[in-house]
Amino acid sequence: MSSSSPQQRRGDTRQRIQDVALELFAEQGYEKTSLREIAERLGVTKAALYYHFKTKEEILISVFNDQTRPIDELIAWAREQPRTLETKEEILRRYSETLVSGASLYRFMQENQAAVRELSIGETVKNRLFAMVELLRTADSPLTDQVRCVSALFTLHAGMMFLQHVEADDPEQTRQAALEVAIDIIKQAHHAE
Amino acid sequence: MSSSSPQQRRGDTRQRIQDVALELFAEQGYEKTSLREIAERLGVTKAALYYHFKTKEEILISVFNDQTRPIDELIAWAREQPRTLETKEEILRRYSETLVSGASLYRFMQENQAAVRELSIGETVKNRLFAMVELLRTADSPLTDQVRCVSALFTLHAGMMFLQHVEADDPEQTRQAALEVAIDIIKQAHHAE
Amino acid sequence: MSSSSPQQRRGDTRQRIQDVALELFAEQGYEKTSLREIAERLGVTKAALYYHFKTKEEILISVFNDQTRPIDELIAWAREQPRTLETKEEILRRYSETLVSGASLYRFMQENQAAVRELSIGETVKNRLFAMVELLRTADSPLTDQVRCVSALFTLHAGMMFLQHVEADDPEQTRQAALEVAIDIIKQAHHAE
Amino acid sequence: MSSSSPQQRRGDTRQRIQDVALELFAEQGYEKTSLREIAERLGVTKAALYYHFKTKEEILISVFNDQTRPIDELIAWAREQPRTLETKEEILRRYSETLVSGASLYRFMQENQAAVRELSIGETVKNRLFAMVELLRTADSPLTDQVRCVSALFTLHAGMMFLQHVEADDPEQTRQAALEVAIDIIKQAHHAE
DNA sequence: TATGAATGAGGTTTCATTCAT
DNA sequence: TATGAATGAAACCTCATTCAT
Repeated sequence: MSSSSPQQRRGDTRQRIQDVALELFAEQGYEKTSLREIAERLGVTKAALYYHFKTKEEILISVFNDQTRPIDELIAWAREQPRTLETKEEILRRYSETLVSGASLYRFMQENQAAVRELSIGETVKNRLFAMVELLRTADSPLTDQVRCVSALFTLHAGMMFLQHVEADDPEQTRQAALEVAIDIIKQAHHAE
Repeated sequence: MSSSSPQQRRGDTRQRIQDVALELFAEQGYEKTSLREIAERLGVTKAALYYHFKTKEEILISVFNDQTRPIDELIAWAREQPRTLETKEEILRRYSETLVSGASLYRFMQENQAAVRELSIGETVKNRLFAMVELLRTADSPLTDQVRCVSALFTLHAGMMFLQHVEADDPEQTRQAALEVAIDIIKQAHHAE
Repeated sequence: MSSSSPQQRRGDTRQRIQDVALELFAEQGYEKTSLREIAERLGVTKAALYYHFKTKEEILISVFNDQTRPIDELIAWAREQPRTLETKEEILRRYSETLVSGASLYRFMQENQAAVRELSIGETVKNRLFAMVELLRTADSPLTDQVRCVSALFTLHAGMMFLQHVEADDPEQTRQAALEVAIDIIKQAHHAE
Repeated sequence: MSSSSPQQRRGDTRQRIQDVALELFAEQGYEKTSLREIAERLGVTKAALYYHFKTKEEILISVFNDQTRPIDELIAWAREQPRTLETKEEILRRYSETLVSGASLYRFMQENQAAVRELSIGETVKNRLFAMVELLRTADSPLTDQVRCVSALFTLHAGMMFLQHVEADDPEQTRQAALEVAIDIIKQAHHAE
């Protein structure tokens, strides 16, 4: 009743560009998606995109910044917690939830690492990954335990991908299973100390 | 010792194209790598590439087919073994070795999933992944155990990526650690039965 | 009087592309004419052509559609007339006039049948020719009379070609002569009934 | 039993190139047919074509020269005959037969006038057409009669094209009908004198 | 009598971007 | 807040042709 009439859409064009762009980026990849396509699917001109964003890259950057804020907040929060096992479990739990709410973007980043790496956000992505690892691992722990931390994170991501391709059953159930396994893995790392 | 003079190079151009192409694909991504670049780095004309390969995609396909043969052999072998825990461990061990020998290609596929998905090899990649999962998981096992199988595989891949980005220490050591963790994870899945 | 200064040309680029394209297509053939040539003769970039038309073929299609409308109208008109000799004569008369006003295009189609056949307009061209024949011939008439109908049409076309190559005298006079002969031929077909 | 084994084919490669080339030229047009296609259909290399012919154009020229000799002979013969109506009828008769035996080539020339015009044979083709017209028309005859001569020739050609597209009935029957009509037309021109 | 390998020129098409309106 | 028109660069690919073997 309120969202799709042309008049009501006034002012939310910027948002709609972001939505459609992410949709296409995730569907076809960043390089394969042209501004023409985005504009066409929106029913506007390419030039209109340039009114709202300075470059193609900036569209992605803006989506990225909007949608990854929760991760930054998670990292900030985690840095103030004690490094207990409970904290680590909570980190994984929150991260898992975040992955769901920004599923398209994370799927996009997973599948377009090469493209993202060349972009200005590449560095940020890498830093954030390292920050996450840093929060999960215990300094001076053996190499296998460090691997376990990364493994736990990747397990959550892997859960999402199974969700994409298998698409059987309840996605939420898959996520819970992945979370359970990830916590299990990190427990191993913690016990070892 | 004698390989780079123009005369000596006769006859191995096809191979050299494959090498340089993979190098660049892995470095910059598939879409971002142009045939001009490949040709220039080789010191030949674009047209020369087209003498040896019908399309850009075919270059990738040929590299892919050459380098993933070990995986096919591994799968074939595994299908004839009993589904014991020992077999599964051996699968992971061999898979881990394969990942090392074809490191560039696997890194490429990891980072260019979006591009690969659209290509004709996309289907093959997906099938192979499912085949691997099928060999590791036990039918009718609980969802968490199925996730563990995928997790074990991704752990090996994650090991490689750490190898890329951290690039500290001995890569071989990192691989061993990842393998150890992966085997550990799969053991959990097996015990549960 | 005022038409060729760059400022004044605004807005008629599409038309100018069509004009120049037809000019070159007729001069050199469809395949031999490159978009570079068209663009150069117009003083714009190749990309500008693609702003106005999706493909090279579409340029031809648009010219074709614009210039053959009279033929469609002629066919539509003829279908509502009684099949008398007078009607047939009138058809030839009008067709002859049409050939003159769209001379470049018809010359082009005559000389580039092979190219046109492969294009999407090929079918349309064929259908139109058959429709014309259908309007001129009498059902169940002997084979020779059917040939005469085609012959009459081709005579008009032949008139145009003589006009091109001989280009002596008054073209209009040649056209009149061709028309006279064509009508004569069709009369033979009609008398025979 | 004798023609297709690789051994027997020795020595007739040149001829086979001509055959396949004409086949493809007629099918797809001169410009659209590449030497690669010709070579592939023959099962030889492009370079092999260059052993037998200096250029692509020369392949066409050689086919043209071989197959249009009858026309030259016809013209030579006709020039020594008296300019009676009987002679003209005989010319048309012989021309009609020639069109059949060289059908592919004449179809090709009809459909590729634009391409042929740019080639070195273009001039020859035009000269031969004018020579034919010269033999049929009577000097100082009225314009309509001159048109009739061209019309008669085009009628024979038109007969061939109907043969292509309608492809119903007996082609030979169509040819006879076209010949009959053509003779009829030329008779008109003659009577008028 | 052919082939394998390569080239240089050029083809059509697409892209991100700009700017006057 | 957008559009219409255009550009420059570059993409993938094909072609006729050459030449050493």
